[in-house]
Amino acid sequence: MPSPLESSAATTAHANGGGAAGRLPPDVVPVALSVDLVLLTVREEQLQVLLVRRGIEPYRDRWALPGGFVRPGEDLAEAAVRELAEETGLRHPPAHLEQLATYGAPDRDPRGRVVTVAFLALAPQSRTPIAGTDAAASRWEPVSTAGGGSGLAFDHAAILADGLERARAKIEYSAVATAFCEGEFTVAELRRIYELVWSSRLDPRNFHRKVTGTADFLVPTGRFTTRDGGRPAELYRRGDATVLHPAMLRPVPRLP
Amino acid sequence: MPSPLESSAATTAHANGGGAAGRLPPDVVPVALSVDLVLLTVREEQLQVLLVRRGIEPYRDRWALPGGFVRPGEDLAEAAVRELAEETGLRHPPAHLEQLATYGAPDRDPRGRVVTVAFLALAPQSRTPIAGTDAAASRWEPVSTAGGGSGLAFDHAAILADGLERARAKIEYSAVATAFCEGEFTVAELRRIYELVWSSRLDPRNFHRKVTGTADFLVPTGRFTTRDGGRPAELYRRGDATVLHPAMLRPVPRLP
DNA sequence: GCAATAGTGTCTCTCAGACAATATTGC
DNA sequence: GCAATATTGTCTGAGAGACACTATTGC
Repeated sequence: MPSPLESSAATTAHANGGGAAGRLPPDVVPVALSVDLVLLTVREEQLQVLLVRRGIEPYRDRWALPGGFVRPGEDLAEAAVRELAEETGLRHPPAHLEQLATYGAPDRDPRGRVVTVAFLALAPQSRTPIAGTDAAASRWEPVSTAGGGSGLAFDHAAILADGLERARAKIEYSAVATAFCEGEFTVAELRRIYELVWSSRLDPRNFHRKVTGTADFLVPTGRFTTRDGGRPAELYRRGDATVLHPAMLRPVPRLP
Repeated sequence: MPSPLESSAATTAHANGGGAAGRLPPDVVPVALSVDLVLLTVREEQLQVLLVRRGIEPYRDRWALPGGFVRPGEDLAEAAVRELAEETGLRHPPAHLEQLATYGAPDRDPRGRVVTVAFLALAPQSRTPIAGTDAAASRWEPVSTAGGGSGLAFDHAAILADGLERARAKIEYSAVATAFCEGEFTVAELRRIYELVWSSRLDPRNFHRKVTGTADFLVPTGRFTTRDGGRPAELYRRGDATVLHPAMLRPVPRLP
C-alpha cells in the first residue's frame, strides 16, 4: 500500500491549473520538508550539542536534534531561525548559521517521505538560554557522548557527525570560531575553543602569534581582564575577516 | 487560493494511520522534490557546463540545469545519478558527484512549492556523450557565458555560481581535479585543468614538483606520450589520495 | 617571593614562488 | 640545429612548530 504522501501525488498534480506557469507532472511525489539543527556551543569545558526529547511517535522519548516542518511561504534558512528561536528562546539569530546538507533516504522516517535540510549553528553559551516551548524537554549534551551507540532518533546521529566534521573543518580556514565567543574575549579563551572543538592541545605562544597576526581576525579593545588568572590578558572583539589566510592548521590527532 | 500542493496538505496528513510509527502533523506542507545537476567538464580549452533547453512551461525554451523530480523510494544521490544517465547517456556514474546545496525559496517555481537538491558532478569529456532522451535539446556552454545576464531558468544561475565556487575551492584541498581527466593523463594536462577552472596561470615547474611530490595523488604508469609536443611526458593515473596536504594554493586573481 | 598566565623572540624546517639549467622529442 | 615541452635543481622568503625568555598580575 502506498504511503499517504505518495497516494496524494496524482491528486496534487492534477489539481494544478494550466497556463504560462505550467503545471507539475502528474507523477510527482510530494514529500514533507523539515529542517533540523546541529546547534553547537562550548560550555563546561566541552563542546556540546543541543538535543530535545521527542514527545510523540515515532521515537517517542528518544533524544533528537531540534527541528520541525517548514511552513508555507517560509524559506529554508528562515525556518531554521524560527525553530532555533522556538526551541532555545534565542532572541537574536545565532552568531553563525549555515546550511549543512539534505537527508532524504526514502525510509528515514516511518511516517512517510520526509526530507530534512540540516543546518549548522554556532553560538556562545550566553545566547542559548533554552526556554523550550514545543519540546517536552531539551538539554545540552557533550558531543563525545551524544553520537554514541545510544542512538538519536531518525538519522540524527549521522547528521550530527556531519555537522561536527563541518565545524571542525571550518574553523581551520574561516573565522567562525569567534561565533562561540562572547562579545569580548581573550586569546586564551579563543584558543580553548579550538582545543575543545579539535580535541587537541595548541601551543599558547604560537596560537597567539597566529591569531593576532591575521589581519581583521581579532580587533583589540585596549582593555584587559584577569578573569583567567595570571597576567592580565587583552580583550578582543570579532573582526571583519571571514576567511583565514593562511589557514590555521589542525594538529594530527595524537593516538596515545 | 492556496496552491495545489498546499491544499493537499491536510488530506495527506489525515490519511496517515496512527500506531507506533505516529503520523505527520495535519498542517505539514507537502512540497515537490527535485534534483538539479551542475555537471562540469573541460573541453575545447574551456570549463563548460551542461545545459538543457526546457520543452515545457514554465521557462519554456530557456536553458536550465539538467534535473528532474525525485521518484518514490529513490534516494537523493540515486535520483541525481539517474538524471545524469538520462540526460547525458552516461553509462557509468560520474567520476565525482557530491551534494551541493538545497534551494527552497517559496517562490522559486511558479508551479508551486518545489524544493531542489543541487549536486555537483565532474566528468572527463569522453564520458559525457550527451544522448539526451527527455530533454528537447542539450549543449555544453562555457561557464564564462552561461551564468551571464542572459538568464537561466528558475534560480539556476545562482546554483551554477555556487557549483563553480565549490569546484574552484575543492580542487585546492582535494584530489578531485583528476575527475576531469581521462584514464591516463600527463602532468601538463592536469595543470591545464587547474588553469581553466581557476582562470589563472600556474608555473609548470612548480606545479610538476607539487603534484608528483604529493603522496598517492598521481600514480606513474611508466609509459610516455608526445601528444602535447616536445619532450615525451610521462602518463599518470588517479591515485588513492582524496585530500591534498598541504593544499594547492589558488593564485590571487590578476587584475590587469 | 611564588605561582600562574600573557606575550615576545629565536631557531629550524617545510614549502611556495621565481627562475636557471638540462633532457628529449618532432621538424 | 631549432622549437617546443618535460623534468630537475637552486635560491629566497613566508610561515609553522618547538621552546627560551620576559612581563604582570594575585596571593
